[in-house]
Amino acid sequence: MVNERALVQTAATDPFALVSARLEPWLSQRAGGGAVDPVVRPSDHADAQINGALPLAKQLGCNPRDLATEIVESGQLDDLCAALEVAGPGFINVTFADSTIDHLLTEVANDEHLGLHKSSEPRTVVIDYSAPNVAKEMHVGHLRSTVIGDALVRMYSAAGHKVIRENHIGDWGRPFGMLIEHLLDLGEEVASSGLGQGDLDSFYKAANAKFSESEEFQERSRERVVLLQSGNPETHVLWDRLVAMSTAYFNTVYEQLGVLLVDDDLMGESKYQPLMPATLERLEASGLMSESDGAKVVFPPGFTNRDGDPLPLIVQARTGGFNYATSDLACVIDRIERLGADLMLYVIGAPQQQHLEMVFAVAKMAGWMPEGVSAVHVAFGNVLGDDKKMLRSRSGESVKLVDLLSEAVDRASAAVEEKNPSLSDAERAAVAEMIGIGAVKYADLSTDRVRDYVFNWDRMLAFDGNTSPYLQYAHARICSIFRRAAEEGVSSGEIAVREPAERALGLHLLGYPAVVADALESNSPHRLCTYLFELAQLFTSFYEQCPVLKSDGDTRSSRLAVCDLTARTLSAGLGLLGIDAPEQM
RNA sequence: GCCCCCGUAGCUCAGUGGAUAGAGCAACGGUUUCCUAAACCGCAGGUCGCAGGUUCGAGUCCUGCCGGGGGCGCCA
Repeated sequence: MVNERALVQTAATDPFALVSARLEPWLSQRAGGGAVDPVVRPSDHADAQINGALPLAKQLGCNPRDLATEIVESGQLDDLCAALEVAGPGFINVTFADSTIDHLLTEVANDEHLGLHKSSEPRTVVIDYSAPNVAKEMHVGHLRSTVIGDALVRMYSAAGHKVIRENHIGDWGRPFGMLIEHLLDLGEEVASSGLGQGDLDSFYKAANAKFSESEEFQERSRERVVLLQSGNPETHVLWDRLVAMSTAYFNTVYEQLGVLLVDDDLMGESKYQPLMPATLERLEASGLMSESDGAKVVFPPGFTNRDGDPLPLIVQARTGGFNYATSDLACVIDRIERLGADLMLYVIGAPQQQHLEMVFAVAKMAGWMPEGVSAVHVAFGNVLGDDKKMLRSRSGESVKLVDLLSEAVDRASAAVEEKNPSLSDAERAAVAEMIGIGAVKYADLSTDRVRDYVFNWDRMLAFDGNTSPYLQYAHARICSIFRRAAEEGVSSGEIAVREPAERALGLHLLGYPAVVADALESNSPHRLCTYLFELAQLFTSFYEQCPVLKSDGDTRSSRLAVCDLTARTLSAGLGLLGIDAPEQM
């Protein structure tokens, strides 16, 4: 429980943490010293349940129900709780006093961060995500890395950490010989205008086709790679142009998608080229490097190939060229030694797992990744079509991200037009943008990232179920209440939750910081999604059962305050996911 | 052949070693002169892939199998 490396400060307003903190010293003393986790958990039978008596009784060799009774009778929780009762084999069911909930809610409502406080021990977190390839179209395959990475950036920042975004674009390597030659063949002007329109796919494919057809082109391409790598100025100008056209295009996609990536975050493979010889020298000096089939390799223990032989990480090919293992190692060094990273997240597809494990293992063996610095592969699964196979367009090609996003906005616009015709064209366009893009992002973020998920327009854009439109709608309804409240000149006041529905909503609101902590510990934005969905459900249930503006006096002002806090939590939570919450829809 | 990931309701998915495994969708039955019904309430739906093991307690941890996906030397 005590963890000085915790990513999120334990909230003083979290009733679960409060119970835990009260019980810990008492239990520890009862156990004769040593840390004891009270194991406070959500419960179906009460506001919370304490399970800690069972393992401790086992340890002390006493009866768990007796120990649970002892805990209850210790009086540690008396001022917080309305009821404490021992149940089953030794659980303690906790019912918080209404006054406890009121008090904590008031504190959270007065806090602009809703109880989510900046870490007192901020870490330097490098997050590697998106990583499209220069001269190639961004397709649905880049969606997950970009969206998940963006959410993590926002969450780590909110928790008070120093976040460094790194967009490791594919801007170097063998294909650039053919791309530059193709650019020259087309003439710079033509190519420039073609790429400017975002028609990157056909450019790349044309170059590729020429490469496989013409030996003369292959030869030129190979020579061009050599020129590029040797720093030939004329070649570099052309390369620069290709990269600039692509990154300008990426920026338009990022803007449409509403992610934080900007040019300053670009850190493509080319940036690590100058660092590779030194990386190799350091590996050499470490004594880890050996030679295998003419290539320079390192054998991290525990990895085997098809034949059961040790599997090498190849850091220099037989031909003398470096590859992505070398570049990834240089990258680790750069992030730790130049940027001062103590946590590195790689938001990269699951198939890269073994490669990354090997890179991390070698970096550790070489002493580049000391104690206290960690690298985490934030892996994710595929986006599937309704046929459960990789999502493809009708023609069987990968789906362009821009096409996907504009279809999302179109569909959202049609839905808004049908359901709220009173919005002006401009309002509708803005709202459709938030709903459409939000729906795509939420669909991606709301399931465990490591699994594949099925991409389905109707489901993600539905206004009910676990979707962003449902959450956005809950938020918009609250905003509507406040527009009306302003007209009527009423405002929120002191919080006092009484009805079961508002009490349940209030208790859930207090869990916001803890759920962000939970999501961060496992780099799992879907945990935040689940929380927000439950919040929206609890709100709509409250909204049905507890009249707000139609009540009066203290009840009305209290309910308005609960509404306000709910709206702020929904908006902030969606914000951490990179999703906007419109005030009307 | 070896390694990794996944397998939970008809469908899409949650589930921190804790009580009777939960939502949503679809289906069925209700609710609106009332703050956005784009909603809510109710009802039903399960051999948690299978078999062992550890544990006071296993969907969760361990082992083996079955099914699906992915990876396994010089592309990135």
